[in-house]
Amino acid sequence: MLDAEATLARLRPILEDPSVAKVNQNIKYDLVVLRGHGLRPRGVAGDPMVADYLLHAGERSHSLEELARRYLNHSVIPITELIGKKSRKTPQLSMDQVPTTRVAVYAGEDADVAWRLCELLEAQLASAGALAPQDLQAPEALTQPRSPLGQLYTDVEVPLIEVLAELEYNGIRLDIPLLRRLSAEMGQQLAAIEKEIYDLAGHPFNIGSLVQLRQVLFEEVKLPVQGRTDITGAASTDQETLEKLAVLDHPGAALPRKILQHRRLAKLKSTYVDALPEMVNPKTGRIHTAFNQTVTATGRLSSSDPNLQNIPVRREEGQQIRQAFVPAEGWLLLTADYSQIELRLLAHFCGDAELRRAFAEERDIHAAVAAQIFGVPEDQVNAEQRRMAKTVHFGVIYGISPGGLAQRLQISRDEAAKFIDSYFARYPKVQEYQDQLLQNCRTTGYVTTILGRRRQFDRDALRANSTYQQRNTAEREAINMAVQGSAADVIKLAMLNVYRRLQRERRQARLLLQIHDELVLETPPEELDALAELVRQEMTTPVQKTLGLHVPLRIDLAFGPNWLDVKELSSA
DNA sequence: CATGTCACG
DNA sequence: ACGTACGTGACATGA
Repeated sequence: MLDAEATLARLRPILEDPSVAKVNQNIKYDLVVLRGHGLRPRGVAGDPMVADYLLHAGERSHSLEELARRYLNHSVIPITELIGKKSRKTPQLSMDQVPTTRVAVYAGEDADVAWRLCELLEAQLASAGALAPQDLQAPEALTQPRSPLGQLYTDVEVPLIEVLAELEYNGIRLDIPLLRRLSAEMGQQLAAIEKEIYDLAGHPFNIGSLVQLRQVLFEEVKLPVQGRTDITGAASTDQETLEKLAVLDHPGAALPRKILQHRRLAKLKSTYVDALPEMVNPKTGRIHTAFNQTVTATGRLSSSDPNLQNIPVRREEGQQIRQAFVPAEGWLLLTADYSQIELRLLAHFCGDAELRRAFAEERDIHAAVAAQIFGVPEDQVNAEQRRMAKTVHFGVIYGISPGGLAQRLQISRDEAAKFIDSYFARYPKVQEYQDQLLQNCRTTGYVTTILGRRRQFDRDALRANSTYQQRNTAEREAINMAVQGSAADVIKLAMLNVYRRLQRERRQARLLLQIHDELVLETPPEELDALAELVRQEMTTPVQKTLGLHVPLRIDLAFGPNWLDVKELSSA
């Protein structure tokens, strides 16, 4: 085995020299590992995994094995050949347990394949899409990819790798004693609810077993089946179903209510309260998620191991979990989230004057739209009307259907259809924009975001020769891609801006999390005001300018001693 | 490993 | 006549 210290000492001058360009498959991983050994590599110049993601997001795997097979017609040495397969008998080895001579062969191939793939895929990015004439004349066009996708790669995704590595390395601190107390408390509550459920059912059973639960609810207690599951067609027992059962005039209607409570609590306990403390890194005392850059079809990031993008917030029971996310000792958390980012992008894209004005004047957009579609003055919109307008908006962003809206609003299909009609009648530009987008997609086969990110569609699925359902699904995906993907572009630019300013100003503050339209940072209290101003600035004006947005961007800033108890700082 | 469910934006 | 909104990841169960 190589001596770690001597090896790192030899590599350091190369790795930390920004003029020596580095590429590798999933290079973010290398950055995080090396950072853990006190190295901060510079000069990250490419990653074939990221390049292939921009070319084929959501279509296929971007693993080295797949890329090598597909583009180089080469089978790479399987990692299992060195470290073995996962089995009960022989545990998988770690790389340092493998003889250096064998590792060298594997590593050499790994580096060679990654390098060749990077050249190949970057060339594809550079030639993807039409090149504007001025780009062809630019001298750097010969060496630098200047197509929209090439620019997205060079200017956004590649620089972002370092930022994501930083977030992963930083991690976030967790209040473990709080979670332990919560776990005990929830355990007791669960035991109590369990007992009530067994009494109501007449016997004990495994509440987490869907088979047993169906047996109890629909065969023993004889509650009416409300719906069936997608794949196997078994009687559904999901939240919506249980809520319907709970309000029935039936002797067994008390049971679903209790099941619902039990489910909710059991979910929180197993997924968060008990799981998170186990994932705290003993060396750092913090929890280090992975921010995946090449997973989603739309350009969003995802978070895993653990997922920190789905920490509870909506219900009261879940909020205590947020409280356990805390800053470094003596520091504060700062959160910054975009207000209505997807709707603002919709307004930008469709160019509707009314929508754009509502945002420009910082009006309550849901109330403004409710006023329009219900034909009442904006200050006389009631809570119900506003709620409906909000739901319609979600529908517009997701690709609305009368059936879907009807279900969400608990109204009839016809009524839902009328709402949609009156929305599009008031905002004809939205409909024109969506129709145009679909027409483009049918012609080109893809939808692009504001930064030129693409999602490919099956052209046949969007045409008449597909089933009704295939077509509708594809149309909704296409419509949603433009806004969801562009919102992902926006926050990626914002992350780069914030990260660079933090470095330039040598701030102690650290970026910790990204949750699609929100950034979470930690800072010493004395830097809070300066940080808030920095973040507000970097997330709004320059991003708006870069993208040429016709609507203003707005963020809400808040700070506090944990992720739940944050109080509003200012907004702009 | 598939299924159903549910946490988030 | 359409089982009915977009995008994720993790858990428990039961093969």
